[in-house]
Amino acid sequence: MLDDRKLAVLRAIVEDYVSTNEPVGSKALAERHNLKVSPATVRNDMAALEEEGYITQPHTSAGRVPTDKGYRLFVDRLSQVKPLSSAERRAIETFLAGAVDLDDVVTRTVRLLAQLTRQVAVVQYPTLTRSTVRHVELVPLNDRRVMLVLITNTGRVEQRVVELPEAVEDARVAHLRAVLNACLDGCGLTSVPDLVADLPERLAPEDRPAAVTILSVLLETLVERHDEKIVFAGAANLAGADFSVGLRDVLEALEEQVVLMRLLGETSTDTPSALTVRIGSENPYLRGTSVVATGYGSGDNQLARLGVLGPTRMDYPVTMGAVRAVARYVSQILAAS
Amino acid sequence: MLDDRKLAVLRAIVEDYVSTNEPVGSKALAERHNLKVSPATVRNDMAALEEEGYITQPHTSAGRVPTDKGYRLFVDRLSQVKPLSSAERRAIETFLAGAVDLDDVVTRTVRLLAQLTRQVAVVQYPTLTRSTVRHVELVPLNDRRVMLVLITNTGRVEQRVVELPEAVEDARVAHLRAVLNACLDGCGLTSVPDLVADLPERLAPEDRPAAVTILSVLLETLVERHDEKIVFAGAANLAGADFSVGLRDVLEALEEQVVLMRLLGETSTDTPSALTVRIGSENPYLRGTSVVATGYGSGDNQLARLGVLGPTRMDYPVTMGAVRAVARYVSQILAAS
DNA sequence: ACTTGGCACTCGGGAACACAGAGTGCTAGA
DNA sequence: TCTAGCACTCTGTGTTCCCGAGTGCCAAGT
Repeated sequence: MLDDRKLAVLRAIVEDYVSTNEPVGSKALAERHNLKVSPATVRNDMAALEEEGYITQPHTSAGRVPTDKGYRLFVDRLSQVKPLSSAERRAIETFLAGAVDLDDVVTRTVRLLAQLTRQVAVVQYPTLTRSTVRHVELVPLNDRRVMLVLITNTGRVEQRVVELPEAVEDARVAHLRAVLNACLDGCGLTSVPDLVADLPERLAPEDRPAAVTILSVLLETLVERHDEKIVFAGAANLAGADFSVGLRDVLEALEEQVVLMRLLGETSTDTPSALTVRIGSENPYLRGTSVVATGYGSGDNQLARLGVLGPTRMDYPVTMGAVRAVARYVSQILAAS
Repeated sequence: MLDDRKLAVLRAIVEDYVSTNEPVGSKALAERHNLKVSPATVRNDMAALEEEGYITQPHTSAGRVPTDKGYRLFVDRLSQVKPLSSAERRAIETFLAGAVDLDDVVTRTVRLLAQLTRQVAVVQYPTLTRSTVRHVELVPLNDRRVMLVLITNTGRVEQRVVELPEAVEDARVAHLRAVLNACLDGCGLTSVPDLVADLPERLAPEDRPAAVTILSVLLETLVERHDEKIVFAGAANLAGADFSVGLRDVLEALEEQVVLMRLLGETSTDTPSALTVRIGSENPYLRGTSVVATGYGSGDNQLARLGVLGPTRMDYPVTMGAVRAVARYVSQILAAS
């Protein structure tokens, strides 16, 4: 049904439309890409492609524009991820290398990705799931209040103020801290609930109320912050682009963690570093936009996702190349720290 | 030069223009606000106001629109800050009360303010300047690397990974930690540099290289993070509004910490809780936008600034009321924690 | 001295219209 | 199966025209 030439025509249409933002006609197509056939022949092929739903025409007498299905075929079979220039690679490396802590790594990454792709970049903070407890700190603020600080081996720090049910002396707080650390140090975060389950019973009765309160906050922290936090950058790049959905909707989605989470999607468990591309209406949460995302993290320790969001009419090969490259570099940085 | 009626006309023009977004003519004006004078009289007043530069007309035959100078007069002399409804107050209180830590307070505040004003809200993190050291923690990551965690009485936590010049045993790290805490606990952050200046000399020679490295990172953290971090929310509210400056420029400014910092402006030292209003061209960094901001923080402890950014054509009384109310509530929350 | 009604003037924006140009589909011929 | 030619259909643009809102000014009224 679709011979090689028809595919070549589709590819040419996508490329031209992406670069010019104007419906592409048979004549211009036959000229610019040396297809060695006449415009009339191209027209026939276009008619066939339209019949199959890969392209469409905005009005009766205009050129053709790819449909979501057309972009899909283009991404799957007609294009290959474009690697970055060596200058870009170096820029990435030096830019990311200057990061001082996890926050900084994430901030730099999201900005870098936005600048590189000229789209909106979205980065999820590395999940706690696979990380392990490095240290638990309890700092007395006053006799009814302590600050709980949880430090993980990925460099992440979570803090919470805990209101105690009764006054507790500093010495007993220190004792609790020692017990907690003895119990949890080096353990995976996912196993924390099991490990602390019977902890109160092993304590002196007078320590139990405080311990229970603190532990419940600790568990809450683990659950609530669990792969919740997502940041974005490059909203300014939305100014030029036109989405079929309103600009307002896109901006609203960007500020909703939950929506962003869904946009980035799930990491496929078997091939975590594979690029996910969702095109236009394939994307159930924000039609009219495309998302290119991938998992990142060190080694077999898949931690989180990052990607970019842009209009359906985007340069997929370049965007995919940038996303893949950034994901690799940031994984590398994380592994080293 | 400007009698009471002319001022009333100016006020009416501002109010009408803000609510309708259309140049307001003499006839509609005389009708809607019962000025008890004829349109012709109003026209004369308008001519005078235009002469003085308070209003202008987009085209020869259109109504009048306030100039920046007109808005300025309106804000300074013709309007009064509109208090929030009691329902809004309750909403603020309950929304802010649920915050679990400083991060959460700031995030909730900025979202609340955006929603309340339907503008872009901007909140600066409370400065470290006036806070005191609650605890310093050193966590060995491996023998050449420790994590430095600084906890302040405002609930803020700063962390940094420190690369040591030589391998250091855990016991010596613990010793350093004890020394640091003994030296710094409860001290104001601004006095930290003085307090640690001669610290290395008081240590055993073999501890000095590590101590120097750690201290330099500590000082760096204090300087760099010093009132740097600013967050915003409500970018979606930009979608409808029209600025004389491009939407792109506004979005770019929002992602530039430095620009945001300047937009929020300085807190006047004598009356820190005063509302700052910068209108249109008064604002040197982003013409065509207005900023309503104020300082916030507990008691005499002025900590940081918050505010909103919107088009020059905004409802100043309402916006100012919301900014003032939110600043008060968040100050209250911070004082209590 | 201010206010008011009347009046001529200006200009923006919408409707109606024509037109050129790009692009298409179809058909007949190579 | 490809190509050339041709008639057709649109959109976008430029032009013209006209309506109406709004103004400024002047002369009369209070």
